[in-house]
Amino acid sequence: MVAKQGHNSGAEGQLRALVSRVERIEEEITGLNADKADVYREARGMGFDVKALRQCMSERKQDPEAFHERRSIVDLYHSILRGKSGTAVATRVRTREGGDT
Amino acid sequence: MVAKQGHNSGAEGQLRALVSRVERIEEEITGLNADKADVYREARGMGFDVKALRQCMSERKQDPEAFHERRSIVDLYHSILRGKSGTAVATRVRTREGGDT
Amino acid sequence: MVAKQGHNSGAEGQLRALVSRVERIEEEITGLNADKADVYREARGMGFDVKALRQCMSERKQDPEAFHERRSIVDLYHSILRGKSGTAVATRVRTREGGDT
Amino acid sequence: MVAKQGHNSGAEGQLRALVSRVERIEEEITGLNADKADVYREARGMGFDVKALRQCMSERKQDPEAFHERRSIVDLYHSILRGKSGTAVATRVRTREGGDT
DNA sequence: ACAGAATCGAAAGTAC
DNA sequence: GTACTTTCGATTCTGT
Repeated sequence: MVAKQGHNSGAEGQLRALVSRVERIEEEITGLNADKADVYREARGMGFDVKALRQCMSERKQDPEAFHERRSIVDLYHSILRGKSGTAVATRVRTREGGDT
Repeated sequence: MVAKQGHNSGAEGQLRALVSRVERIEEEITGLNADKADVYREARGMGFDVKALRQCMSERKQDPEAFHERRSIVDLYHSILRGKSGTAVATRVRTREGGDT
Repeated sequence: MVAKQGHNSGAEGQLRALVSRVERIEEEITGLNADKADVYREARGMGFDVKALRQCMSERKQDPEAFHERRSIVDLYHSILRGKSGTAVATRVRTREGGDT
Repeated sequence: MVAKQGHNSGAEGQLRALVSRVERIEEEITGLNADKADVYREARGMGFDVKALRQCMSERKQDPEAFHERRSIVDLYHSILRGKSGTAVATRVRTREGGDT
């Protein structure tokens, strides 16, 4: 127990400080999100496909190796579900190796 | 080992079955969400405050005891942040009991 | 004014009915989500790559044409950002057709 | 080279600029979120109830008037659903004034 | 270290 | 068409 009854104002000051810090941070984040929205709005105004742009950027965040690995598995699943499963393709339906990262 | 080259079709069938099940489930969920939206639309049409209603229902999901406990802590924090902290109130600023779950 | 003072109990009954209906629906949804989680758990247990599976299923929800369209734009953006933009590729950087959807 | 078919090499530069700006913004946001998480971690370390704290802060974002209005309606709904509706309470079950937003 | 929970960001649908 | 609300997926953190 940090403070006796009637005198843990220290905790109150801490609470206020904590809240101030978080609110400050959240304001900044809000502003940045607004900036981001502006950029996307500009992009749309320039004729870019914003949704594709987002997808592109999210793919850029993954390292390329993992991305291609994932992509090939997804395509394999697609081919199976389309009923096109050949024998070659079938050899690695099961990932069996740590699977997802 | 059931499958080697050219014969783990079992895995393929399993994949298809899995996907079917999930897609079926998601269809049902979609339908139920539509139903829910309908009910809220009705509620609004009857003059209810839908936002308050949602909040009310979400509070009902918490067990009442935990809800009141949480509520009193939240109100305590409010009073401190408003600068109204009396000494009485201050006695339990710190939760000190495992805190949140 | 829908109801006289002290006599809009009808509204109360309506409120209860509305809440019951929504809660019923939400229970069902919760159950179905649990089922879905179970299926994915099974899938993982069978050695499938759940993340790839999710991606595959979400792609299946889009119609194939739009999907390939989107995919090609994304790839175009990738190629530009990698600095590989040739003139051929550059010809359709801008979507310029009201975009999709 | 600058101008040929389509002459939209400019579009490529624009795309890169757009992407840079967004990626820069997202880095900053990521950093700020990390800061926020740190603050909450501190708060927890000091014995505060982080979940209550979050709720408190989210309530602070609403203007107090609207908050109390909302709160009273929510409580009214609670009382009705608990079956405690007296006639006094019942007088304003229906909001009837555009209500939310 | 893995399963689970919770929080956060993105996307879709809807209301105005 | 814009803005908002809700829903979904993904990531992160905690507990075992």
